Amino acid sequence: MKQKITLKIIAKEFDVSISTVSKALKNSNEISEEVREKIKAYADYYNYKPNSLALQLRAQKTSVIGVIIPEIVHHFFSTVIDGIEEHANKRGYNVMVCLSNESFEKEVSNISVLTNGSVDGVIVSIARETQKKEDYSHFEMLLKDDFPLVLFDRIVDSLKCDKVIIDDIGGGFKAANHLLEIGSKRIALLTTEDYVTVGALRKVGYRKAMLNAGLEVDEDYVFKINDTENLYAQIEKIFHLEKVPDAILAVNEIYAAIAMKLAIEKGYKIPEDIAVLGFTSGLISKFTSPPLTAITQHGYLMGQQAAELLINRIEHTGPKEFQKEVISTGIKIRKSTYIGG
Amino acid sequence: MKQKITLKIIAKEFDVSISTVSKALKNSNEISEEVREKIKAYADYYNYKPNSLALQLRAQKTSVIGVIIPEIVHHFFSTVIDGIEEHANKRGYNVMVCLSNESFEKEVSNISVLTNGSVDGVIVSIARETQKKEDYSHFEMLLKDDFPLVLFDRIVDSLKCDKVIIDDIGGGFKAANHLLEIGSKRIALLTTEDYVTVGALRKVGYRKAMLNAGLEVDEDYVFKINDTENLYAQIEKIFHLEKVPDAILAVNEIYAAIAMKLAIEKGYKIPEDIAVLGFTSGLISKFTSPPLTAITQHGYLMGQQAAELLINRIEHTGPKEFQKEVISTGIKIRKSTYIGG
DNA sequence: TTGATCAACTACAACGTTTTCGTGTTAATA
DNA sequence: TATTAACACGAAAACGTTGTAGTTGATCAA
Repeated sequence: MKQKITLKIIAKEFDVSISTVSKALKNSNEISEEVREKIKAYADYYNYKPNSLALQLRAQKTSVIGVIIPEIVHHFFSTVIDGIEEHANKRGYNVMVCLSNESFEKEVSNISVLTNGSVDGVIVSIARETQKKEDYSHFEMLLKDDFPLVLFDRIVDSLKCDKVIIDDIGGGFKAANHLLEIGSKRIALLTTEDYVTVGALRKVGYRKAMLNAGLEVDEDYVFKINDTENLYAQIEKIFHLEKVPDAILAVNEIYAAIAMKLAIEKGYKIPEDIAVLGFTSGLISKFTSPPLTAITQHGYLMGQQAAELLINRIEHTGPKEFQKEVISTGIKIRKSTYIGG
Repeated sequence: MKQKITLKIIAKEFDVSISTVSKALKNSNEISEEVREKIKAYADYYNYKPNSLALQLRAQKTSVIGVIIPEIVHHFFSTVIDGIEEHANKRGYNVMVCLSNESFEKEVSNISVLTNGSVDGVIVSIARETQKKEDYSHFEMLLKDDFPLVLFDRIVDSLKCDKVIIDDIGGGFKAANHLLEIGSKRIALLTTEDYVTVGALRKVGYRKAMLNAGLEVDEDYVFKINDTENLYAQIEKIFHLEKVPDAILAVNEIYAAIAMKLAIEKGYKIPEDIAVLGFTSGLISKFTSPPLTAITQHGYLMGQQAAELLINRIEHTGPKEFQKEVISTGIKIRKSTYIGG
């Protein structure tokens, strides 16, 4: 790459001092109109732009926020990033994205790289492996120095920082309730393993709705899916139950789509024999047949909120106490649970 | 945030010079073991990390690469980012993501922000609006200064830089050929408007396959979809043709899914009456019923290649002439075109 | 005793910018 | 004529780091 043009180079060109050039470009009236104009013309011609590293170093501020997410090829996370980017941009910040790939080690290293001065704050959704390990010392280190940190979606309560979460309990409740309302009696739950908080919380909501309706939760109807093994084989077990359920509540889109596919293959009618409901994380629900009813998560909003909390923290606008924002879910009713009309 | 610890602070603590601290932390044997150890212990205790801005300013290198994409909530683009991130990371770079949201103005501003010294190079997929406008001056400015730039997917031939593209002509050809092989005679093409190069190129491949098979391309069977208007209404026109096609080739997943859905609603059997084929950009194809045959695009590979070209350019490894890498497509045959067996 | 060698440090420039505090010249005022 | 004010510019520090080029004081050989 060609040598970038700097104040020094311009200064030498006109045989003036660096200060003069700096001031001229800032239209300071300390500099005579004549000098000002010729410097500006020259700078313009050579497309001078102040070096941002120098500015950042001087200002002790990068106007960049770091984001660490488990994966990016994922509808929910990319939607959140979109929201973060939108808000960040509006407030003059750029976004640096790092992926943990669900790995503890990579998360730690990302944190370390980002917090050496290259960003003003970070937004994180914690990696699976970290949640499993329950080792949050890398975050604690940051918080000890009051480094601006916002957790979203996959959070941990013990960390004293701002947080944004989806109302997963409410979502689970809403989902189960909808199934109960359309007359389902035996609702199978397709959830994740316990350490995945999202799945666990949705189960709490499911249980709440069941108890609320005077029904017991039969643990035989709860399937904890291991994401690293064959999903079809695990989900197929639903149909081995003595009494096959009349509804399936899946905590994500993929589980729901697979369950529905298997049900159809086995000759069940959707939704007449079995109603199926998932949580959206992409476009799948819309295009299955029948289309899937789904709890919708407002990722974009979540991203905006997270960015807002972070930037408020960085700029010391907003309240001093740590916030915990809860984003409520919606429900998009489609044919997979819609009987009648 | 608390004051970050610097060499200066440590130097003051032990009443030595900044250089001494710097050298001690680098284990230089210019410094006595005694001093070295106490400084290292102190730095370690207070979790000293060299300020990366200072390092970058000094080294005139950020080890960050900028990426500008039209949108991020998009399976293909997020996959590419994944690939970029992987390769970049392997070579010690971080990734800064900016979104153009298909807007010319935002693309220009992103370029401007990124190239003021905050990244060592950029990878770009050009915004729709820019393609429509055909104004590439912001890229030309960069190239004039030999700024490292790699274009991917949505490229423009006149710009002298490294490029990575999907073999869209080959993909279109492969797609049409597959349909011809299973016996389709009247293949409708669902494509984009002409200025979207991806759609245009796939059409070229489609045409090539048709001519190759001795068939003429009937423009009545070519539907140019406008993404900003109602997709269902536009796609539905296929079924108004005098002779309804026996196959539909859609240049993306959504068009294919919608076309298939409409066909089924109208009572056509898939694939017996109409075979449907798309280009994947997500998980939809896998979960429709029947699942959609699709041309697969290796976005991850594309990202890796783009990152490799860029970093080679930055580090002056690799050839001096600009490269144009072509990523070939695959085909995933599923039930929507699979007759027999 | 002189000079050299060596260990263990320090000073300083450089990266590019902004900004405060000079400083010299000219013109106006008392 | 002496003082002051306005004007137009420059010097230098600061942000945090690294590396080269000194600078001490001590030890040692001749």
